[in-house]
Amino acid sequence: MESRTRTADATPGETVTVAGWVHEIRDLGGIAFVIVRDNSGKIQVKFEKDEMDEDLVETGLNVQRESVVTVTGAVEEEERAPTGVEIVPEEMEVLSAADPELPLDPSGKVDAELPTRLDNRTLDLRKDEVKAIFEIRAEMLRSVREAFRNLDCTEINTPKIVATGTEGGTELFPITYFGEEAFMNQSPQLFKQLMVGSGLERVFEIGPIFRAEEHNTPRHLNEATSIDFESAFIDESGAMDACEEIVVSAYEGVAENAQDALEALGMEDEFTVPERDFPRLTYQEAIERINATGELDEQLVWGDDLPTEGERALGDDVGQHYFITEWPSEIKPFYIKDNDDDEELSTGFDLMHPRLELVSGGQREHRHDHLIEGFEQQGLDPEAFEYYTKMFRYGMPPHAGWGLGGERLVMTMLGLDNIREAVLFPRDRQRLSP
RNA sequence: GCCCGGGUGGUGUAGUGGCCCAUCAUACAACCCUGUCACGGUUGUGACGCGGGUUCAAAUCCCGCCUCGGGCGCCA
Repeated sequence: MESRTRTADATPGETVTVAGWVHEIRDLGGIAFVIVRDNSGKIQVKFEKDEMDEDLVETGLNVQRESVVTVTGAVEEEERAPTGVEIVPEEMEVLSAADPELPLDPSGKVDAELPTRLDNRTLDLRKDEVKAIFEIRAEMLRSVREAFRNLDCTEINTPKIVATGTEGGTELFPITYFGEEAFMNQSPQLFKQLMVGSGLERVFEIGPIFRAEEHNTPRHLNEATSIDFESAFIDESGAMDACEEIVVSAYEGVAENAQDALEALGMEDEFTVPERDFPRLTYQEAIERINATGELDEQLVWGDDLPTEGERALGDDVGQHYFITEWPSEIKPFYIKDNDDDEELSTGFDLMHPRLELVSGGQREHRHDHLIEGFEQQGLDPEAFEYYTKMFRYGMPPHAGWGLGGERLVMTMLGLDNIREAVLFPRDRQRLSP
């Protein structure tokens, strides 16, 4: 098995051993074909019943689909074979027989619904178009890491078991930590801020976040992957520049290095890298444009959060990625700094894909006294966050950053209808296993 | 959290009170077929989420439960 040849590498003239899954069996009578699939592709194995060893034919044609087998034989050029080559077997071994009743059909002749697919994710991922999503996700992560390094960021890892939430209370998963109350981390927000006050100055983290919201939508997860950025000595405008750079790099990486996966999804032609210089609309402009579309029954007024329907109307209107800036301070969290000239306005921004919010960020409040005030205004007890606020007394530089939803990036990039498609084993309101 | 809509063989479906011993595809089993590439053909196997109710008669109507999906809110 160590010396197995990947099916894609089988060259006519060689004798090879391939290993993989039985994708399909086609018995035409005197001749039969077994298609073996591995990660690299598929190859046809030919069985000519009258001319071959009986035991070999018996093994080859009685195997169940999706069983794991090895086949040893000569590779021959054959234009009638699907890939132009086929194997004439000398030996075949069944390493792991599959049950004949499969919970879904990996060859894709019959569709399965998403819950069925997620319950049987291992089999689901044997389909090229499903596997391709995760190849693209991996390439997205790789190119994002590389882009962060090019921006002089240091990759960090912060705790996922924490004593307090980012914004206080209710939407956290409580756990018991040696008899003490603790929570699963909702965001690395406070920790990454502490790091810009450290000697690292500019950091990024790619890691899980946990939210106990009982939402049931195609765009929310209870465990998601957050791509976070935070840097000292930049303002919200600099943070938006970095955000644009990372998002564009993610697309560029996929376009350059994941062509096969895009083809498996039938997207090789339509996949395009977003144009740089994403428009930056102020919140005020955003609500005016939404109101002007006439899509909403009620006009939005200053201070309203943008309803989903409004986001979509604006997304259709703008037609590309765009930022919304200068949100009202009152609907942004305490760690977002207010605008110096108008404290009704915040430095918070969101990056929107036409159909979905991708990023939330802003310049942070780095002044200790303002920070404590902010806690109090939001009804939070600064004492509970002392580990955080304390460090603002020992030299905290002005800083800004953002968090990007990793699954949402994959989802919007590939036009997936459901965010669960972008996670191997999604955690949602109804699903804790597998 | 609020509001909708579903659950029929292994998978995906048709079927709004008897006419349909539940349709079709795929899978599985058996047989036929020497070049398939969604191979083809014949025959067969296999299901109405659970519990209760209405009715001469329930997959179909009503109630409860379980379970799944969607919309909104909130967010990434």
